[in-house]
This record gives sequence, C-alpha cells and structure tokens, in this order.
Amino acid sequence: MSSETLKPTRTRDANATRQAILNAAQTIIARDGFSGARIDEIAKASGYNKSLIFQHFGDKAGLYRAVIGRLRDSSDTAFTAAIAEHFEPNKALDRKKIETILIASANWTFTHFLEEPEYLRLFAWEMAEGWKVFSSIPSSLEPSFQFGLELIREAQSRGLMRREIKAETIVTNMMLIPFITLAALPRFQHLYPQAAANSPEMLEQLRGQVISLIQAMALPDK
Amino acid sequence: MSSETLKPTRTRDANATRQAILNAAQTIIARDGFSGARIDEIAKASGYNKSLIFQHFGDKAGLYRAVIGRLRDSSDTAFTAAIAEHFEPNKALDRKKIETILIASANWTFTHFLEEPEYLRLFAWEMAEGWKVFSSIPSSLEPSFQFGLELIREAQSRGLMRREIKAETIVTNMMLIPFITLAALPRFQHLYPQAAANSPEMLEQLRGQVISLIQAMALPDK
DNA sequence: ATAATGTATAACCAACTGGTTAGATAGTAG
DNA sequence: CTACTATCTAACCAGTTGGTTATACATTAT
Repeated sequence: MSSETLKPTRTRDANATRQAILNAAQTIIARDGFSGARIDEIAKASGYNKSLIFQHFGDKAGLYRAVIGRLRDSSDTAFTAAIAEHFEPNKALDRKKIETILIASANWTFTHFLEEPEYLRLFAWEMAEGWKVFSSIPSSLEPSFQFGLELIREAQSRGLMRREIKAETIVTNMMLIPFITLAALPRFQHLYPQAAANSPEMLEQLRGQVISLIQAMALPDK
Repeated sequence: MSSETLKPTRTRDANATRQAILNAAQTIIARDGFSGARIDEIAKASGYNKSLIFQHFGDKAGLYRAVIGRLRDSSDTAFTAAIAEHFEPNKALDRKKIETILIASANWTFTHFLEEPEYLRLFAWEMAEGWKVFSSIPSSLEPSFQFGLELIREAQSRGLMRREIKAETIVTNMMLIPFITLAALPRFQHLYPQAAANSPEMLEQLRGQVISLIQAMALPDK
C-alpha cells in the first residue's frame, strides 16, 4: 500500500488562485489594515504559497490595490442595480419619487455596510492610511456618483431638494452618513446606554436615524 | 583645553521628558498610525533614548493611550471654553440662540480639525485600528457631550429642534460631520474639479457646507 | 561629602518583515 | 511521448521590530 503522505495535487488555475488570494487578503487587510496585514498570513489563509502573491501582484501595495479595486467595482455595480429598480423611465420627477429614491439609496448603503463589514473596515482604513497608496487606484467618477449628481441637480432646479447644499455634498453624504454612523459606533456607544452594542434593535434604530438624517439634509420640510 | 566631544548634559526633568516624548509620539502616530509608528523614530524625534519610553509608558499601547488621553482632554477643555462664550446665563432658549450655538459649535469643530490635523488623523486611525487597544482609554461621557445632550433635549421639548432625530444622533453628528467632511476629502476630491485640493477657497466652501448640513439636520425649516 | 534615588543611555536580542531565488510539478501543444 | 510553458513551492535573506538589561550620570536629602 502506498502510505506516502500525499500532496493532494490540486488542479492549477491561475485565475481561481488569484481570487482565492484576493479573498484571503480582503479579510485580513480589512481586519489589520495595509501595514498591519502580514503577507505570510494571507498566503497561509489562501492555501497558496507566499511567493505566488508576489508573482501575481508584484508587491504588497499591488495586492492592496487589487483588493480595493475589485471590491469597489462590485459594490458600485450592485448599488446601481439596486437603485435601477426604483425607476420607471418616463415618469416625471416629483417629491414622492425623490423621497423614494433617497430612502432606497440610504437603506441599501446602510445594509451594505452592515452586511459586508469588510467593506466598512476597508473604507475606514483607506481614510486613515490610504493616502500612502490608493491615489493610484482607478476610481474617479464612479458611474453611480455621476448619476446621483445629475439627478440631484435636476431635483434642485425644480425646487424638490435643498439648494443651499451643493449636489456634491449631498451625493458624498449619501454614502458618508451611513458609513460614519456605523464606523464611529464603538467610539460613541456610551451615549446609548439603553441598547446593547451591535444588537439588532440598536442597528435598526440607527438605520432609522440615518434615513431621517439624509431626508433632513436633502429635502426641504413639507 | 578640554576638547572632549561633549555630552551637552541636559537638565533632568521627568515631566518635561514625558511631554517631549508625547509630542513626538503624537506627530508620528498621527502620520503612521499605531502599528505603523516606529518606537525608534519616536525616541529619536523626542531627543531621548528609546528605553525611556518603556520606563515611562510601559509599552507601545501605553504610549498610545497617553497620547490620545492628553489630546482628548485638551480638545474637550478648549471646546467647552469656546462655547461658553456664547452663553448669557439667564436668557431663555429661543430659535436664534439655538442657531447661534449650533453655528458656533460647527465652526469651532471644523476649525479645530483644520488647524490640528494631527487630531483629525488620530481620530481617523482610531476608527480604523482603535478597537484593538483603546477600549481602555477613560473617555466615557465627556462633559461637552453630556452638556450638548441636555441642551438639545431641552430645545427639542420646546419644538426648536427636530424631534425625529434623537439627541444622541445630533450631538455625535455635530462632531462627525466636520470630521468626515475633511477626512474623506481625498477620496472625493475628484467631484470638485473646480477647486484645487486643500486650497483656502475649497476649505471655506466646505465649512459653509458643514454649517448648512448641521442646520438642516437640527433645525426645522422656518 | 555621601548615600540613595530618580533620570538617562548604549548595546543587545529573538521574532518577524517583505521580498527573492532556484527548482519542482502539472497542463498542453507538437 | 516529448518538449515547452504556466503554475506552484521550500528555503532563504537582510533589514527591522518592540522590548530588555546593565550601567552611568544627576539630583536631592542627610
């Protein structure tokens, strides 16, 4: 009998390997940040040899860029699809419709940060350490931001949205308010003694607050 | 003549040394974060030996806690003093007064983040990597938050502030909106093609947006 | 003066870091 | 079946890391 302790001899697939490495890297970088993440740990978690990481992505920064790029693309696509549902093409813009889109967008973004905490954490890391690296990540003018800008400008010109707040401020805060609400929660949790940390009740309460915030920011009172 | 190449033989003062180390640590940790900061570099920048850092602060995390604690205390004190100016003790709360305090607070916070970028960056780092270490930093119920909460609740009960947004949400966002506006600027600058990065015009425009945002959030339309 | 104490330093270390090298193994075209 | 190429791995390396140790110098109390 051949009792040799076997190398399971995996099928080789460069692309599958890339994705496995990116998955592991995403998890670990989300937890530890770029400079805190250890390449050895990523290699081990991916199931592949460390050297492969360098063959595929050049260096640590290249790996980081690949992780961020992939995540940003998939989020942008998912967001666009989710919002598209709320559009009947030939219907005119009115207050009700603006309100619907605003709430759908705030809701989707909040849920996304909640259900993909790696995205939340990566965003937080990028804000802290990102300037080192990510200026070079292709990202400018993501389509959903561009689309949002135009929609807001049209609504403003019809008096359906606040004019004293610029369209750029509104689009960015559609994303930033859900983000900061969740990301800063640990820092401010002592202000909410009634609800337990990360309890579903707490999170649903926060979702409601985020929606109210975004409505107050964008819509003039009726 | 004694041509011995001299140790300048500094006067010894434990407290002054502590502050020198904290100053150096603050600068370097603000730039590189906790895990990115190098103790050797902090020692060199402070002008003292590395070993002293461990004698004073125990370990790297202890140094970090001391930096954050000191900065948080001084900011809280400065904020309280700045806002106190706007209070005439026996005057009743009305819309005008609420508006004045709201604007003064937003303005002070924005300026503070702008003029003390180390505070801004440290706050960003704390959001990303903080959960590792600082749950233990004494901070709960900072007096200015407590004061703000009470003021907002009173204003709400008199119908001077939005009731659909909780007092906790308003206080925290009084700080978070200025923060996130400046911290996320690099990420979203491509949306503002008209103004140069970090130009005074850009920053003053953002200050105005922050104030409008905070007013829209807290005050019902007239 | 001098002993005791508080403040400061140089030299050291084991563990770990991102990155490299040389070669082994699998898939595939001829 | 064979040669070639793409995928993958083990072993290695030089530089750096937070933290320690032993010792020297300054200050203060007696």
